[in-house]
Parts: sequence; C-alpha cells; structure tokens
Amino acid sequence: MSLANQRKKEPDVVRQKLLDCAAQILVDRGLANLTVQAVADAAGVTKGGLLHHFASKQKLTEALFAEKLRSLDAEIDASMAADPVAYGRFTRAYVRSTLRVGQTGPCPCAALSVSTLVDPALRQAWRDWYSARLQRHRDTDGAPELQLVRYAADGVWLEDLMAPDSEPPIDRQALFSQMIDLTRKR
Amino acid sequence: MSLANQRKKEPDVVRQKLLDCAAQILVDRGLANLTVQAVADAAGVTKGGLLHHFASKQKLTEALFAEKLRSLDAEIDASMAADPVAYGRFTRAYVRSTLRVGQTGPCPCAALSVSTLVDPALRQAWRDWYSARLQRHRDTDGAPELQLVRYAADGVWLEDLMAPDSEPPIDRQALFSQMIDLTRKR
DNA sequence: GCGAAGATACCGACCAGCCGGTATGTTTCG
DNA sequence: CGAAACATACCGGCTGGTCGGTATCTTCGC
Repeated sequence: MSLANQRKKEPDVVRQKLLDCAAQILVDRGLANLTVQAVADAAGVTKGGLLHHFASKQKLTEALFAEKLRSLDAEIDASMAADPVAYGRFTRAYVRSTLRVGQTGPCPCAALSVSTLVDPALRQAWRDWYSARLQRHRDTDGAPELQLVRYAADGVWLEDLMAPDSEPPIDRQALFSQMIDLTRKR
Repeated sequence: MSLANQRKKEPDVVRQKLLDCAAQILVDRGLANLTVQAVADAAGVTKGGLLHHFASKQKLTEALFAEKLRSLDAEIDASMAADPVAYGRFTRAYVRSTLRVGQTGPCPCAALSVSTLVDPALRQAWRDWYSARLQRHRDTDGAPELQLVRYAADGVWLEDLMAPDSEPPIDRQALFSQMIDLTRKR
C-alpha cells in the first residue's frame, strides 16, 4: 500500500485548500473541469480524502458557495462601515467589492456566479441574499439610479469572468469613480 | 425496434428544434444537465438522431452559439437602422436587445453567456464579436458613459439568467427609459 | 509522565451509472 | 433504386460515490 499517508494531519488546512482549489478550477478551467478528482489532485489529496471532508460533490459546491457568499458579505459590511455618507452606501460597497480597485485578492463573485450556473438551488440562495440585503438598505439604496449602478457592477465582473486576462475597454479607475459619482445624491 | 420512426421526415424542423431545446435546457436546467441524451429527449429524437445532425456535442454547442450570436447581431442591426440619432446608437440597440421591452422572444444573450462558460473558444468568439462591434461604432459609442450603460445592460440580463421567473426589483420600463436617457448627449 | 483506546484523517481499490461517440440497421423521400 | 433521416445496440472512458484499511491525533486512566 506504499505508506503515503504519513503526512502531518491538518484537517482544517486541507479542507480550506480543497475549497480554494475548487474555486480556482471553477474560475479559470471552467465548470466542466470541476470534477472531484481534479479538485483532489490540485489539493494534493486523493478522491477518498476529499469525500471524507465533503460527503458529496454537491456538499463541496455548497460549502464553496457559502464561503464565498460569507466573504462577500463581510467585505461589504466592512466597506459600508467606512463610508460616512448614508445615501447609496450599500451600492458603493457593492461596487467596491466587484470592481476591486484597491482591493486585494480575487472577487468572490466570480466563483459565486459560476456556481449558480451548475445548480438552480444555489441561484435561489444568491437571490435570497441579494434581496435580503436590498430590503435591509431600501431606505438608503432604493433609488432607481442606484439599482442601475449595481447592474453596471454586475456587468463589470461578468466581463472579468468572460475575459479573465484581457484588458478592459475603458480604464477601470475612471469607470470606478464615474460609478461612485452616480451614487451621490443630486 | 418497434417501428417508431414512422414520423414524417422534416430534417430542418428537427434540427432547429434540437437547437431550441438545447438553448432552453441550458438556460433553465443548468449547464450540467446539457447532455446529448437530454437534448435528444426534449426534441423527441433519439441520441443517434441528434448525432446525425450534429456530429458531436461540440458541434451542437457551436451551432447553438453561432445561431444566437447571429440572431443578436441581426436584432441589433435592425434596431440601429430604426434609430435616427447617431450618438449612442449602438448602445441603445444593445440595451433594447437585452432589456427586451417591446421585443418578442427570449434574450439570445442568456444561452450565449452560458455557452461561453462551457468552452473557452466560445468566449473568444464572443469577445471578438463584441470588440469588433465596439470598434465599428467607436465614433458614436466610444464615450465612457455609454460603456457604463452597456455594463448595466449586461447586469440586467445576468439577473434574468439567475432569476428567470421572479420579478425584477425595479420596473423594467422605467429602468429602460432611464438607461436610454443616459445615452443622450449632454 | 506514559501508554492503552478510541476517534479522526486519509489512502487505495473498486463499483455502478452515465457520458459522448460509433457502427449498423430500418424507414421514408425523391 | 439510392440517399437521406432517423432508430437501435453497443462500447470505452470517466464520473461521483462506497468500502475497508491504515496512520495520526486526542483523550484519559494511571
């Protein structure tokens, strides 16, 4: 059996690495290549090892989705806390998280959105989150102009998803400030 | 056996139906469920019958992609021809095609975008089409404000894709005229 | 401290089912 | 007839998933 499992046991690390690798494969190798085997290989674990942490592929994608959603949620909260202006506060935070100017790391939205394509149940989870958030900030972010800005933000990260490495048609920094400007009351 | 193929032979109809069913499955049952068997079943044909029309699954998706892209292209051309104002003409046509107020049938974008997730080659095709179109109308649609509007349009049909049956957070008609307004020179 | 004892983490082999694809038959059209 | 338009049967490969086993961690009596 060639003792291969004499590695140090660090379940939390392995589990996290599985999620990370799954996210990366999802984004830059496409949805079709997100197989249990591929994820396990990328994380340096056997398929059986992966299935130990996540009872099924479904559970894996669910966990991935939940993690990214939580990450986005926290990011937005932090961003909102640093914003002194009430009007359009959520929309600005949403834009900051998606455009990622001055942010570090990849946008959680990427993996999120691809996940929704694989499973209708995940779509529902996303919808729930978004509408809950919208309801929560309806006083400050209910205006149609702000909804438009949020739509634009969605369009931007969609472009990022479809063209990961090519440069955008217009300067992101300029686009960003343009969008932020649109969230100021007139 | 059991002579099941006593139906009238109408290859063009069957071929088209295969494409339609593929598009529908793609949009509302997710990418993972787009199998040759499923498409064949939905179209009332056996798997072998499908493979007769499209030599491979790859060919099927390519044909689907090409058809939807051609459809979108024609729609935009027609929309632009009916627009007397030069500035932002392409952007308005793009918005009309995606928002689909006063348009009939589903947005071709939906199936288009999901297709791009399955095959990187299709992404490239989409990018090529879009940048070619952008280059062609750079004189009338090069302004950053118009790019923003187009981003917003992308965001809208993305929402349609993720929430096919739920009603949008704001009135589509109002959103539409708001976006059109943004394409008028100031 | 130490060592038994169980729980946890992980491996490796295996399986049933579905996938895309092929090869071949049968029916209908021109 | 002959060719196109299908249906049927079947195959190899890969998929997600199971199972039994082993190595490491943790707990706890002493």
